[in-house]
Amino acid sequence: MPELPEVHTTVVELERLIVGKTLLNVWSGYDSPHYYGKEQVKDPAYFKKFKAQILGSTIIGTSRIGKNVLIHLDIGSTILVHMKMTGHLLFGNYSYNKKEKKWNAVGKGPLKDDKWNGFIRMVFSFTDSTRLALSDLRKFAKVQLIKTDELHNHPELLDLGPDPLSETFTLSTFKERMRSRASGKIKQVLMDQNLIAGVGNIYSDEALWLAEIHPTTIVKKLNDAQLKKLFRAVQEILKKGIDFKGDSTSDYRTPSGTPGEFHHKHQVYRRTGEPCTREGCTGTIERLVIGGRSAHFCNTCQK
DNA sequence: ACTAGCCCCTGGGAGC
DNA sequence: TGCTCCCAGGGGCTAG
Repeated sequence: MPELPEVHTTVVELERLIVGKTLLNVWSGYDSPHYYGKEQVKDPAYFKKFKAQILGSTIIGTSRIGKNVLIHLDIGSTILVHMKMTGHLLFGNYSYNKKEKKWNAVGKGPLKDDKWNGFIRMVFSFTDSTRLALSDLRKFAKVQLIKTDELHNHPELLDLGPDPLSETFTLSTFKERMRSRASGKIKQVLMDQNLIAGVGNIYSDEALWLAEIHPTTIVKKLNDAQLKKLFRAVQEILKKGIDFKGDSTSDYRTPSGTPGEFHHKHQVYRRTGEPCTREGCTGTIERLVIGGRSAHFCNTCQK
């Protein structure tokens, strides 16, 4: 599932692939009758306006805020894509098969006959015949158009916490943010996007293992040394995620269609029942549900 | 102001 | 083989 490293990898690749391209058309296959909030392309009336506004515009850059992908246009507007659980952006030469009502990639490469082509929900077509597709099996993704100069006041982005990999993100900021939810369980607090933006289920499990902290530990019981260790663990694990181009446990692919490799590096996530890999530790990885989400941890070295 | 729990969605896997 | 049930989960929303 796309967390900070997956979104980062996507944005870095998109910058190289789509900047300078002009939008010729946009297609939406979202047909969900239910969605939260009207202001997104799943609403047919919104999509109609969205399409009218962006056609003919040129992409001038891409960036990221938390887990949100931002595609900036030369008309002073930005396309915001939150990929949620199963969304991922793919770039290639796609063509629509009217008979099968499905998109597929033309030519050789990892996108040809890709399993995820069957779940393409949106396609942005450029004037040079290349396309950017949004594959989204569970249809949780959210796409909106926002005035670029109003980005930081946009409700989706306004309350987001600082980016854990930004230069201005310091240990004191981290401690302050964590302790603002002193009575919360650290696992949940770490994943609260309004405190820090970008950490999700996989990377929080891995960071807590690295810092040797049990996921249900109440924040106020963590001392300065533990929070310092966790701060470093969060940054280290996110950087490692980026180095391996993300985690493809679930549906995530890079825009060129290749999977990330971080899921081969898991110490705890989805390793329930397996032995802990920490040197000298004889513990076993256990799974626990915390706030409706699964947490994986070593029953011995994480305290 | 908080938080627990439901909901959106669909494929994959387990159990019968 | 085929049916049913459960699970994965980000985050918005509501009820308490």
